[in-house]
Amino acid sequence: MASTAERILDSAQALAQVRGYNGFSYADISAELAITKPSIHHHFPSKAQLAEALIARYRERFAVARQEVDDAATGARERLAGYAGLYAQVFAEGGRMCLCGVFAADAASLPPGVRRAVAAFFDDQRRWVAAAFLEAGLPAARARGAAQAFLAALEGALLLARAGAPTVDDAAVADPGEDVVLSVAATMLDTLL
Amino acid sequence: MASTAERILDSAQALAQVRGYNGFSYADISAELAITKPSIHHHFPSKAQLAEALIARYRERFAVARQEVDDAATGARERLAGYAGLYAQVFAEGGRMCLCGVFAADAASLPPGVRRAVAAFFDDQRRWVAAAFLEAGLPAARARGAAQAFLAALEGALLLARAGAPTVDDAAVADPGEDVVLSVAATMLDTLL
DNA sequence: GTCTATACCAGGATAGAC
DNA sequence: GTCTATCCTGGTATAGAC
Repeated sequence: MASTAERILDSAQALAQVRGYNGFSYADISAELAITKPSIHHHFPSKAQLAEALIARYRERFAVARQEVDDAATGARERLAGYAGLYAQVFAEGGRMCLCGVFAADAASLPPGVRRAVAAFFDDQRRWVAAAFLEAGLPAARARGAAQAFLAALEGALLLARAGAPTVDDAAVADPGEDVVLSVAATMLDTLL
Repeated sequence: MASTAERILDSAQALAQVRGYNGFSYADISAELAITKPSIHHHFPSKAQLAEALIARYRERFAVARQEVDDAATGARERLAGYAGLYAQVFAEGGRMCLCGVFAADAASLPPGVRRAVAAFFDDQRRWVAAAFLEAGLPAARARGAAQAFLAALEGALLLARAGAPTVDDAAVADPGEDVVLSVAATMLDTLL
């Protein structure tokens, strides 16, 4: 059974990933968990602190998932394909966007600490992806460029998948969002490597 | 001299592109233009209608700029490079994100009409970019995939540029955001074509 | 077309009892 | 650690005068 703090983080993350930083509130979490707003404030005194905790956990979990990809993969290409799969999984879970991707979109309205945490997350990702391209045999300068483009394409693919996601009006149409992410990733790897 | 409605749109667009849909209000626009909130409601009765007008104008202007790129370019590669330049220009103007890109991030908190307008914008872009890749000699299926990846990379590059933008703390550091967009675009064109 | 005044609700946060 | 009650602010929107 998850602790209250963890259940709050779970709810807040799901909300943030589909509605953005300014699109969710303590009241939303309160309604989802059948807990009052002051109880949430007890665990996370301010929304900024909640968001920072959200990013810290997200970043750690992402690092763990990356490591699992590393352990399972035999070569650099497989590592990168597995990494892209993590993004596809994010979308598959309720049409979510990368937590730091949504936050980056609202950057100018973020508390400073949250913005810094977002920047740190992307630095972390850039480093990992660049190392993978380096392992794949690309020269250092090109590996950095490829990493930037690969990351941008994955974040952008999530954005496009979101934009094209079915509305209530045409819910009958199959959601192609996950395919968008995977096909963009495949295109990137086919051309970059 | 621009009409009041246009000045409202200018202000709202600038705010939306850096703060997101839920990050700006009639009060913000009111403060910027020295006009009262009810006056804004007179021109745009609801925020949803304001946002739809914003997207309609943005989409038209983007189409005009694309056409100018078309007229100036001699080949498909130049067309696509010029198109990418439009995205770099967006960021250059105050570290803005693509209007529809920010809106897509907050998709689940958008009024239905706004969400549809965002989706239509991206369909429009996808068509134009795919046509350019087709002109460049790519087979139809690959042109669609390349267009999707190219668009995703451009939107994602804006997102990453935003995330890495200097905060108040390190404003002395030169802002590399525009370079991010242009270098990602160059990487994409070098590899896709 | 712009204003003053105002209604109404929601968001973030606190005090203090249990 | 959770609750009730409450505060203040700001966001969206309307009525009605000028």
